[in-house]
Amino acid sequence: MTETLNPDSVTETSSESERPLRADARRNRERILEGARLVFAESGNDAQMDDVARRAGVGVGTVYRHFPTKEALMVELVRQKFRLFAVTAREALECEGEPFDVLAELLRVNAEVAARDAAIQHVLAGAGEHIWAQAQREQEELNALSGALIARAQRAGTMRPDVGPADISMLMCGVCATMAHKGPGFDWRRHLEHGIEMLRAR
Amino acid sequence: MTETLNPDSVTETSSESERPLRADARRNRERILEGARLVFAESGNDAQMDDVARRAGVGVGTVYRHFPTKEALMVELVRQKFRLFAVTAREALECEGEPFDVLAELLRVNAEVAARDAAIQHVLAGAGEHIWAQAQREQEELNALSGALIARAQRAGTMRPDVGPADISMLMCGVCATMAHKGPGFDWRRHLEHGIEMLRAR
Amino acid sequence: MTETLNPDSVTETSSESERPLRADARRNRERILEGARLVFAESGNDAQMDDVARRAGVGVGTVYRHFPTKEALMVELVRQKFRLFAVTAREALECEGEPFDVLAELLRVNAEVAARDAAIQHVLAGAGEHIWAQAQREQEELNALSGALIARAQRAGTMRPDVGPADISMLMCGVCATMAHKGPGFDWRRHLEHGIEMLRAR
Amino acid sequence: MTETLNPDSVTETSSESERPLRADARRNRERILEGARLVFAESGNDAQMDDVARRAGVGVGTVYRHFPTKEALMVELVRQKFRLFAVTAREALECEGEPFDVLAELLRVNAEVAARDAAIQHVLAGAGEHIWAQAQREQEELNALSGALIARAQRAGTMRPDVGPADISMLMCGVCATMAHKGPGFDWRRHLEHGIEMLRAR
DNA sequence: AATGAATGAGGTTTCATTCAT
DNA sequence: AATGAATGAAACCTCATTCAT
Repeated sequence: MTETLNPDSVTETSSESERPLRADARRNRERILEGARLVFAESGNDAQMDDVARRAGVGVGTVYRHFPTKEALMVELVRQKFRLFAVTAREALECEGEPFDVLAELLRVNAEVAARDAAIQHVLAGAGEHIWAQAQREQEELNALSGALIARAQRAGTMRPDVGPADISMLMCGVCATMAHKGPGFDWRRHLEHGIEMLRAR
Repeated sequence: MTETLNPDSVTETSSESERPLRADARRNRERILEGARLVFAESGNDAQMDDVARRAGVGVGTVYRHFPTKEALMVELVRQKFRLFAVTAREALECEGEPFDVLAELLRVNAEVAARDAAIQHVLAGAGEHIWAQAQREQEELNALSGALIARAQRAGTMRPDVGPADISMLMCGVCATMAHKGPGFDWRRHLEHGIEMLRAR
Repeated sequence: MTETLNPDSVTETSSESERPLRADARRNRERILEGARLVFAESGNDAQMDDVARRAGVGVGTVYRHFPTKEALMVELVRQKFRLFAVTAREALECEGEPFDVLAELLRVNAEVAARDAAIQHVLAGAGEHIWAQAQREQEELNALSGALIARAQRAGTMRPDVGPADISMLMCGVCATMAHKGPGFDWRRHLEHGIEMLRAR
Repeated sequence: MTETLNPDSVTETSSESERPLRADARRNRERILEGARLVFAESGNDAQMDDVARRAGVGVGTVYRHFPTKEALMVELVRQKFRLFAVTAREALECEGEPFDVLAELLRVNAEVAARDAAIQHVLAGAGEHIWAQAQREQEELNALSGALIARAQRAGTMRPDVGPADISMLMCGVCATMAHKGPGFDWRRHLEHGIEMLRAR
């Protein structure tokens, strides 16, 4: 299943687009987001707007033309990530494998994505509640998909009947938190597997 | 058991201090740590040294006399928290209840402590690796106690035989991460209970 | 000869600059250096970056955009002064007068320049070795010119054969030191003349 | 002659003593001055009052009891140095050697003293005019002695007839300025010898 | 529309001096 | 009289944001 999921293909800019940006403006927006992705993934919240601009190959002014605020830029980044998770989830919904295994694999894939992005880790791991709160719509959508996957697995009897989408979210938050630590014995993949087992019906 | 554990009584300031501080200096040190606790608990890493000073009712200079750096202050805060966890763990080791239950209760108590302190949440949830790394000794001590509690429960056959101290640490990190989120359905206590169940032998 | 030397005309900003600054940026750079010149000339090393900014009519940030550090700014100031000295020296090399007299006049002119700048006095007079060390290239260039002038005068038989560029530098350092003092009888021009006589062949 | 001069023996505290200090207070004053001597000699004006106190083995408060200000302390240090120079000069006046040589040797000895003391270098080299100005009386005394030595040498015909005490002071200032520099070819002893030659009658 | 120079509030830290013990 | 802890006014520097070109 993994190979059917292409985590980096989803940009899906401005679903609520006010007006169709000019071609070059649209291209710039993409470059900014791409630069921001790289910079924030490296440095998390400490990333600087100037670095984003440099990485995007534009001036800071241009960044601010597209995103009024550093926070707004981060929010968009997080939203995109959630949308990406949603895409993966949607693909999972269409998988015909054993429902629980499909869900488990989905979590693994999405965790790998998060593991490469310090920004999402920070947000999921609790810093930046502010940001998190502004991606509500995307979270809800993801939760809906999550709920569908859960329900299916529960119907199949392979998933504990008392878990819900929030449990998945909390699990992923927890896994993201362990990603940042280099301590001895720390291994977020192991942590994730334990979490997955916890979801399984006994 | 819970009531035997008094999580807020352990300050244990500078056990390795060079010489006994003057009475008033010691009192100030406590006030600074108390102020820092409050301010950092509120604002996490964004807390400002001036605020710490104001909250403690002293001048900034005094804060810097006691802690050479903002980071040093946070480190001390985190160390204290770990020491506090250790104290609770030591008490747990002396409890005669069912070993697994004792450990589970310990986790609950310590989580409650963390729930009241944004600073420790931030550090445990992954921001501030730097800080985390400087509390190594305290972590090791805590891990040792953790290991003893685990071993006892495993001998009793009520705990999964393949878990180790790092699993506990990761669990707590994860729980701390969920504490920061107010999202619907988010409930770190529930998350913790799931984690605890995961540790139990089946 | 004196009148052919125009000591204040040489700014020669950043000959090794990467790319040509925008017109306004270049103007600001000049204003900052001008402000710095004034402020440092007044207060020496105690001058404050905020004052430099105010004097230049720009924000501190702008000062820091052009010079990453207070020290870097001072270094540039000193370098410019050395470059200015070098320009004067180069002009002197082209003078056809009696070689020793030409050199002597050069020293007088350069000393007059230094007399109007407390910053260069401080550096030459020994404070700010750090700064001094970072203007090595400029010093070497100046020394080379110095050496040429000395050699010419020595060939003419009007200069002591055992003096070298370092003796000139030391003399100028000494003269700068006397500039700062207002004591009775203190007269750096007299001091300089004595130094010049010392260089003359008998 | 050199060996008859013991540069470090002169403390001569508070010639204008208001009241006779208690024995222990007097001892403390000495210790403070001794500490200050060391610390300022090492770090010049950057030395910190806390360091002075630590070096003296007393609390900062005690330092401030004896000297109301950091500047006052430096002034006293400079005064002492001038008094020391004066003592050496007085001894020189009693030397029966060739008057010019005696004076020359005096300058060498005093320069060696200055070479070991960054504080006096700073003051003589032009930083700290403020300090310098407050040691007027001591300077005048030194100048008087200087004048006597000069007059004697001039009568002997071995010293230029047009030099005065200020020329000596300026020379010493200049030599102090060169002491701070480590540049290639810089050698304050050579500079001093040139200065001495300049004073000699031809 | 894009650029990047300019801005300046704000953050951490230092250190001469004061004052309670 | 001595101590050294406390003070807090600066100082330097950063970086999100604005604005002239």
